[in-house]
Amino acid sequence: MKYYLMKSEPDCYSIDDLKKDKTTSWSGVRNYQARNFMMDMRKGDEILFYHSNAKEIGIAGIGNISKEAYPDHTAWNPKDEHYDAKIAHGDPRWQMVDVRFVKKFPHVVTLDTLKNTPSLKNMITLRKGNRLSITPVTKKEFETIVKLSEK
DNA sequence: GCCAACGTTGGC
DNA sequence: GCCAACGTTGGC
Repeated sequence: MKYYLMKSEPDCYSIDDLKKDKTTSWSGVRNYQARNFMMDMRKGDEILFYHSNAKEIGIAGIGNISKEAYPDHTAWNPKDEHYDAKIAHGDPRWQMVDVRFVKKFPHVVTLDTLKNTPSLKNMITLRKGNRLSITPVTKKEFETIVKLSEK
């Protein structure tokens, strides 16, 4: 079992949307590093759902991987916001996974809290200038954040 | 809305 | 292969 953090702008897609939908396909990732992490994901791996560019920035809940990486067809659709004109139709360069809702935290574990928790200081997403939308987290980091959400 | 930090692109 | 220019991300 592995653990990841996935960022989403709640104006675009929030933990409440995931709760309502039950599962969603994580399409639109156009960054090679983030894609590679998705390709490492296995069914059942757990993810921290992070709200970026939000009124309340931080981790809003938990999901898990319900379907492993498969081609992101939105890259081939000229009408899609994440259309990639540089690849051929059918090119499986960009991939997505399906994420299932697990729980919404009773309160957001804010970025401020994350920064002020010494055992989380190595989290990739907290490093200066990091913009990766998908990053691995350790089991310990995952469990620490779950505990913070219960406080 | 600003801007620092980063990834990508393309000319050479 | 270098690197300047550009576009994007995301916190503030």
